[in-house]
Amino acid sequence: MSVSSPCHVCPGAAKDLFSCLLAEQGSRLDRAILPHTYRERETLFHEGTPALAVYCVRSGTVKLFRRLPSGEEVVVGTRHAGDLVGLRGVLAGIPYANTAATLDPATVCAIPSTVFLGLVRENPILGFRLLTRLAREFRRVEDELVERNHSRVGKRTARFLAERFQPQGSGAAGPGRAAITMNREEMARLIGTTPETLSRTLHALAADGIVALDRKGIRVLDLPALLKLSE
Amino acid sequence: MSVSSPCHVCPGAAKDLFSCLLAEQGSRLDRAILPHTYRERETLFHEGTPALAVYCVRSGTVKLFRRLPSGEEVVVGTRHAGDLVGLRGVLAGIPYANTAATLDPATVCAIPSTVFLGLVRENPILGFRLLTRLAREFRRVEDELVERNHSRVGKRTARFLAERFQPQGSGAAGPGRAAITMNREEMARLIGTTPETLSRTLHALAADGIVALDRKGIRVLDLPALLKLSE
DNA sequence: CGGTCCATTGAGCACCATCAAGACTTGTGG
DNA sequence: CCACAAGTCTTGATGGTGCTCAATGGACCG
Repeated sequence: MSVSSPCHVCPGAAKDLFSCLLAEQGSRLDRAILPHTYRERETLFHEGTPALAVYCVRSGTVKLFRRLPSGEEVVVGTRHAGDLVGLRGVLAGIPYANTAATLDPATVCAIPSTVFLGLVRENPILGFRLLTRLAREFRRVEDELVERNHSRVGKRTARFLAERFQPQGSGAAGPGRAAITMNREEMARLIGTTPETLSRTLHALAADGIVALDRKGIRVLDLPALLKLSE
Repeated sequence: MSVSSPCHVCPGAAKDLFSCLLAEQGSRLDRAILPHTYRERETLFHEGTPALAVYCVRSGTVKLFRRLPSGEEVVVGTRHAGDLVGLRGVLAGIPYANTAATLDPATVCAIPSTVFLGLVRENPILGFRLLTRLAREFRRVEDELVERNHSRVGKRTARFLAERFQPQGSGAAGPGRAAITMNREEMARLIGTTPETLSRTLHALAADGIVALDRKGIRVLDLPALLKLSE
């Protein structure tokens, strides 16, 4: 009846999530998972396939997207350390709606759906925490829906950049911040536009002295201006 | 320890949802709720206000939307008999993200968040069912996100019309189906466009003999064609 | 018969995707 | 170390979609 700490090496939110498991449950979880480190651009699962596991991100970034009949890739969101991926499909008992792929090298634990669902059924606190998580994530996607429909590309781009320069410790957050190194196409898809339009948008920002584009990536020079554009 | 059937007059999914409550829990729920019938275009709650209740739709249609700083109204979805409204805010303990308003006369029960959360914490089965529900709804909103971004207005309009003519019993579903009576502006917002563009789109459909526009509303003449446009 | 509300229709335009060409970068092999 | 090739980024030109603004046309109502 004591409370164990499974997934104890997992950083961030996942630790909070599973801290409610009983010792036996925790060790069952630990026995069932196998952390795996993916390289950049590897696929965790494909849309339309049965939801056999919930993936718990330990480090790195996972991109969720769909492939349209036209072949176009639509990015729905990204997940980071402490986030769960594939939760919805497993809970609802339906195939994954999205394809999940790493954006950078990432370490991820796969939790088999049978084990996961068993724990959820047994442990009401876990269930409640998942409800809260799902609710928050839901909210984020809904925000994204409104955003994509009613913000111009310039605004979304500014927001995208600002998001990546804000979270760092405020002390060192000088203008010389290290930068986005992904290529234009990837970045464009995350924002929901095309490489060409993104290029123009970035160069417009550069012309205003808000960002600097050197060949190693993008540096933000004027964060306040960027935030202003994000409003 | 016997299983009661609270909210027993409630049609559809809500009945399934609460059928897992114990007798005491069911009567606690019954004592806490007060069904109320709203007129058309009444507001249940406003975005940004604390989430004090979950609303259970007994009949009618509830529209969820946000008001942008520009004053523009963005519709995020609609909810019908058996659906819950405001669930996310209550579960996550955050203010409502949307405003909820009736589209037509609707009967809705307000479940105080304290009572609702108490039941969820006590009853794991209820919690699990909510997880499933939330997961499914989440999925729908994500579909909508992709849809809004990558379908033309014509397609979305066709889908909107088709949805309202399909669900009826297949037997009587002849071409003479009764019609949409809401005004253009409301309809345009539900589809995510403007009244002008919607008017043009509808008249294009009428020119192709797919719908008929008389002043009492819209009738679908060629459902197969409409479904084809929805793909 | 005016007045009001809504639907319709027209004209113009903003935004952004697309297509296409050129510049630059990087990698490879001689 | 250079030359060439492939990939990426940039820049230009063009067009489509749908929003905005504005005017017109009915329908309904007093």
